[in-house]
Parts: sequence; C-alpha cells; structure tokens
Amino acid sequence: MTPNSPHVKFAILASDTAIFTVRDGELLVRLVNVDRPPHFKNIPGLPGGLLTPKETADEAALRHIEEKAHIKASKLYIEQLYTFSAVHRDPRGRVVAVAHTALIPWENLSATEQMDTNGAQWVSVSSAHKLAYDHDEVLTVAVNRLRSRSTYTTIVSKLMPAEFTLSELEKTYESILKTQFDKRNFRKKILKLKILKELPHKRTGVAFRPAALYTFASPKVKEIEIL
Amino acid sequence: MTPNSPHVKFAILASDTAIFTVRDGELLVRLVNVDRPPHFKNIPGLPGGLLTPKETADEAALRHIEEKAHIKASKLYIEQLYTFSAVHRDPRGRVVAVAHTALIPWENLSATEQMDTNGAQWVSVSSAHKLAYDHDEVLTVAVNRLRSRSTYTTIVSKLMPAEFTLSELEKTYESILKTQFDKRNFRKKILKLKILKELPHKRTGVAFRPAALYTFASPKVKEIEIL
DNA sequence: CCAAAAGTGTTTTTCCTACACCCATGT
DNA sequence: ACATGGGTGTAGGAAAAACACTTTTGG
Repeated sequence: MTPNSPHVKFAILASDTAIFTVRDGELLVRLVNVDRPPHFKNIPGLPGGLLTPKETADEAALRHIEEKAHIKASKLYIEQLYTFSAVHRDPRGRVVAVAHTALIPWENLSATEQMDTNGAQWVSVSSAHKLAYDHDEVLTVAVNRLRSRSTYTTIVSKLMPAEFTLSELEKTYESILKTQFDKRNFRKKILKLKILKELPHKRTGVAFRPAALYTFASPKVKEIEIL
Repeated sequence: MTPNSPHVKFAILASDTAIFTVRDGELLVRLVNVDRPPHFKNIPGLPGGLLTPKETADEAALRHIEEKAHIKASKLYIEQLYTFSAVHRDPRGRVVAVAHTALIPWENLSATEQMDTNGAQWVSVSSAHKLAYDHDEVLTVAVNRLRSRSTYTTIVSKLMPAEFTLSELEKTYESILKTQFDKRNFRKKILKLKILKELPHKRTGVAFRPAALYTFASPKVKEIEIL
C-alpha cells in the first residue's frame, strides 16, 4: 500500500474549531447552524468543513471560521486540539476531523462579529449541548484542554484585549476555571510571574477610581506554572 | 463539497509514532529503516504507515508498531501527539500524519524487543537526527511534549515497571528532564503526592542495602502538579 | 571490612492563605 | 457625600531548597 494506490485515498479530512471568547465573566463558544438532512436538520455545531488538497488543517480551520462563523480569521489565536478519527463519527462516511481551539478577546470582535448572524451565534459553554456530529465530545475536550492549559501556560493572554486591568484578568480566569480567587493573592501571584507590563496610563471614564492597565509582556503563549 | 464528491478524497492518512523507553538513565526512541527510493534510501525514521478505511489513527499506530518496530502493541501506552498536515511533508504526495507518542518500560520489553532487529533499533534521543520525512520535527514535538507532561501529569508511570525503587523513578525523571534532583527533596515531594504505593517486599539480590519497592497507585495518567 | 546505594532530619527561605480597610474617581 | 470598584499589608502555616551523614547488605 503506497500513496500512489488510489484505493488508499478513502478518507475525507475535515477541520472543526471551538472558538472561545469571554463576555461578562462567561465563557462563550461560537456555534453555527448545521443543516445536512437527513442526519442534521438545523442543529447547532462547531464551525468546520472539509480540507482542500492545497491547504493545511490550520488553514482550512481559518477558512471555515471566516465562511461559517463569520469572524475575521487573522484576529484569532488558533491551536490544534485533537484529531478525531472514529470510523463512524460522521454518518455520511469516513471523515477524519482535525479539531482546533481558537481564542479571541470579546473586545476585538467587531459589532457584527459579536452579533448572532447567518446562523452563527455566541452561546454559553454551559448551555452548548446536543451538537451535530461528535461536536459535544469535541467541545468537552476543548474546554478541558483550555482549563488545563490556563493553569500552566499563558494562553489566557489570547482572551485578553491589548489593555486590561488586573480585575478583568482575574474575572477571565474565574470564568474559565469556574473558581473564585482572592483579589490580593491573585494580584501578588500574577505580578510575581513577570508576564505583565504595567502601562503608563489608566482606564478613564469610569465612575470610580481608575484602574491601572496592563498588557502581556510577550505575545507568545509560554509554559509557566500560573495558578 | 460534500463527502460524496469523489474529488475531496485526495488525502492519504498516515500514523507515525515516537516510541520511548528509558535505559540506564537515557531516553531512547525506536527508529526503523525507511527505504523508499528515490527520496529515502535506508534512512532512519519513526515507525508508521497508512491507515486503512476501517481503523482509527490509534489502531493504525499500534498496527504499524507491531509490523515495523516489532514491539507487541498491547504492552505500550499510547497517546495522540499532533497531526502534521503540511502539504509537502511527504515528497510522494499529500499525506496527513496523525503522530502519536508511545511509552514502554525497558523492563517490559522482551529480549528481542530490546534488540536491534529487522531494521528497528533503539537510539538515544539526543543522537536521533536526519530522519526521514518530517520526523525530525515530529520527534522534537514528541520529546517536548513528554518533558512538559512529565511535570504536570503522572505520565512517567508508563515508563516504569510494575515495581521500582524511588531512585529508579528519580533517574527516569532526570533522564527525561535532563536535570538533577536532590534525593531527599525528590522523595519527600513524590511521597507527599500519594500517587505511589509502597510494596511489602524489597529489592533482593543486590550487593548493597535493599531498596523499598513502590508501584503507582493508579494505572491512569492523571493531571497533577508533580515537579 | 569494604563498596555501593538506601535512607533520613533540620534549618532557612520562600510561597500560600486568610483576612479588612482606605483610596480615587464621577455623579 | 456617596457609590463603586481599585488597591494594599500582615501574620501564620505550608512547602521548597539546601545540605551530610548513617544504615544495610553482598561480596
């Protein structure tokens, strides 16, 4: 069996993505409408689709994000998650899916991207169930991996806007990990890691004491014990 | 483009595996001979091969491990690593590879499995270079992931035999992480985690004080801060 | 009795946790 | 002046790090 034997070209490759953001202390995922009768009639699912011969799994993921989730792909951070290769995961035939996780700060979304449009919508992760294909499983793996990676990498940086307060960062961690932190201890811990830079200006236009603004010192997601 | 259009079945799926073991404080990887002229003439590479329509990526990985690395697959622990989908990663055509990491304690290998046979050989990770296909990259990703996971999961349990001493466990960590630990502090730390069970008997037949034997309390690989 | 690895305890320092009040601003 | 979230310090306990000698066995 070699790559030139036509009979080995049986599989179809797909790419599905769990796109996350955090709004008002809640972890959201972007779902799209899946309408593929007879198996799926207007069922929510993760945005995704087939690979073309000339693109990598990442490129296909980004393309389908634009086409189906209606979010500009260049604004997203994307990571490969897991490849789902169960023989009957797609009822229509053998489709192997390379799943991805994508992250975007809510503030970086345009007004239309924040909206529910063209069958795409932002849904709280806790209420995203009964998805098409094996997307319940994909989403579970994605959320678990995001939780896990939040504790030993700087991946949360990809959910924060360019400038943010320490309280906002704390709320983001709390919404991902579903825990509460002590404000003073959280600040001490994060600042000791030296992964943030304090900015010279402060948040203005609020009806209370203006908070100091921070930014991540490096755009790279680094492995470092966080919490 | 649907799964029924024949032109989307362009890709060939493969599965490659980095099989690791530790012998004498050295991390080894199993390499096989790749002989696919004109591109690869007797070049070392990771064991792997194509998927058939009826098997998952994991099943294909285990099958190729038996066929090419000549190691009984049921003895291995296997985890999916990453899917490599670069368009030209295989010079013969579009082949997407789902790479895996497999682990086995050296002591669990049979005499023939420990040997270099049929083009398969155990090679120190530090001297495994110039591999076929993109296997240099695959191996780098595999080693980095193994290192990383050693610090926050109990994955090292899959490199330890059923019974081992604390010194042997320490040496295994040291060979993976390329660091040295203080014997006393290492013991305190590991024992405090309660992931080991002390066995009632001791190592016999050695020309020095017999060491207490331990085993992992659970066969599962768990996420827990280790080092 | 020697060689070899096993096993152990203390001190110091760092880190974690729990906890409550004053501060700066806009309205 | 008040409402709102911002920002801070300390004490006590736990964990980490540094460090060297005694023990047990086979030969």
